[in-house]
Amino acid sequence: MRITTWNVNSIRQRQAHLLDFLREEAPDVVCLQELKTTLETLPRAEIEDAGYNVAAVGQKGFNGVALLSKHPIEDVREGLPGDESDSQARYVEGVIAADGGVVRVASIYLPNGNPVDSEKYPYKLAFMDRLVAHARSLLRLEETLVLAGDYNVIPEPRDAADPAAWEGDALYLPQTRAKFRALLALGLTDALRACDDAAGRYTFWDYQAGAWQRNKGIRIDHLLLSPQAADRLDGVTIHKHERAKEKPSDHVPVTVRLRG
DNA sequence: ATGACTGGCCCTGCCAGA
Repeated sequence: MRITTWNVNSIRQRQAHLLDFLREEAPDVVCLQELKTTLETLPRAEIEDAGYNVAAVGQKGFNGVALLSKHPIEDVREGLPGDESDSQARYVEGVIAADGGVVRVASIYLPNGNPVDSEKYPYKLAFMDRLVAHARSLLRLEETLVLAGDYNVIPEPRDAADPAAWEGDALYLPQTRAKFRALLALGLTDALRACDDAAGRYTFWDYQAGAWQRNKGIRIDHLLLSPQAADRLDGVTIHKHERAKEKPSDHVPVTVRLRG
């Protein structure tokens, strides 16, 4: 089975690219981030016509996450536990019974956190703490689990074309990277790194400063696997060509393939 | 060398993103 994560940077602006992707790649599950809309204006009928069920959390203008699945989505959780006052649409999780067995999948839009001297950085760190706690409880279920999304974390120097340029940035601060390592220390596997040690495996190129043309990218979109999912890991694809299209998202889709 | 974009919204400059 194949599971894709993609920050689309407005699902309405990216509707044609998304539908093309669903038709051409036809993954079992797609985790979307940055819908930038409420559910009223989500192109739900078009997605359903492409053969996908939808579970989504919307927000006017910002954030927004979705799970698209060829198979029914059950046990949907909207929002990350641990802070009832957090109304930002950044987390949706569901259980999907596919041909190859049952898998629990989350679509995560982790806060950016810049500027770091504002309230936004503590919010990012608190969100990461809540994600660690929730992942810990999910891992106790011993399920095939995929925590996919835009983590807004550059894990290591090899994950940036110009690491020095990111020093002091919320995506790359030592505290940010340490909390990402805390996720891995729970027993989660970074799917791309389990398959490929190379530098230069980017998933995001800024719209500004010719970042795409100069390949000044970063790797911030990740698929973290439970041990039961990692046992079935069969490969990861970064759909880099999406960034070369007209009116692209600044992020490209990343797909993990699990055996069975 | 420097600066460079895109999207949504209070519809028009401003906030947010990374």
